[in-house]
Amino acid sequence: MSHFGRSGPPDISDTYSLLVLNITFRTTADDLFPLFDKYGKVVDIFIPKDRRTGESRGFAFVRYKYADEAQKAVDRLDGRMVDGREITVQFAKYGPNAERIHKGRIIETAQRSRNRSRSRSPRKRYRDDKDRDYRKRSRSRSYDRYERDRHRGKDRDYRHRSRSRSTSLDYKGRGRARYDDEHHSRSRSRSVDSRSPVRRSPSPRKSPSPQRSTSPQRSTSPRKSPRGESPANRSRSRSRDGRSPSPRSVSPRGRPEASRSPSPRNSNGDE
DNA sequence: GTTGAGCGTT
Repeated sequence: MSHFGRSGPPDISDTYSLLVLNITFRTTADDLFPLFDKYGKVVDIFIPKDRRTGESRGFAFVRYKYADEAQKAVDRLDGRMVDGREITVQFAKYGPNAERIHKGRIIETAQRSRNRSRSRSPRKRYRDDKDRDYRKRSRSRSYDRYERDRHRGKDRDYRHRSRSRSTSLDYKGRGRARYDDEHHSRSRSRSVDSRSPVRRSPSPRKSPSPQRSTSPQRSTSPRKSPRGESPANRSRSRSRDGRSPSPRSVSPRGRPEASRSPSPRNSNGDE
């Protein structure tokens, strides 16, 4: 068994997960296996990798078969130099299912009156207090990056779909653009500068006036009758909906989600 | 090709 995590999680019911941090981005499970296996029976080693690039995130999970061995590994490997970097080995706090882990072992429901004296030595108990602070201090950078990236991807889509979007979103972009603009055209805003150092224009482009009724061209819009006069169309529609040709009265509660766009903004010819 | 504070997959 050289390659771990090839067939997913084997069985974490009787295994103790250790979290290995501070490992190099090039360290692989194969590199950690011999190190950890030396101190105990390693059941599985898993190194989270980036979905996009597939590179390791810089930490790994080592599952031991016995807690004592895991403890020993933590004590022995914690602070060890691996690949030129000092790795940090500690018991995993959270499980794959976001479950709490106690001393590396996932807390089971059968934790009621189990032999609590089974605890060996609360040597690493001093870490718990600090752990709280750690978690509170700041989330994980990796996580943020992950989410940010995902958002960014979506952003791109949104941008492609419609240039002008919500204000908050624009705000971010505007901030930078403004900065650049200022640098680029400083003299231009000279008069403005004199009046207001740094503030939004005195004339907010807020025109919520429902003027869209001025162009009734919408009614002449050549919209195809959703009725589906042609059999083919109807068949397709039915297939899509799957059950109700008239989605209007399909939901009793009728959540007005269909018209989830109370602010159609303006269809100005921006571009 | 990069970084670095942290918790996971078929």
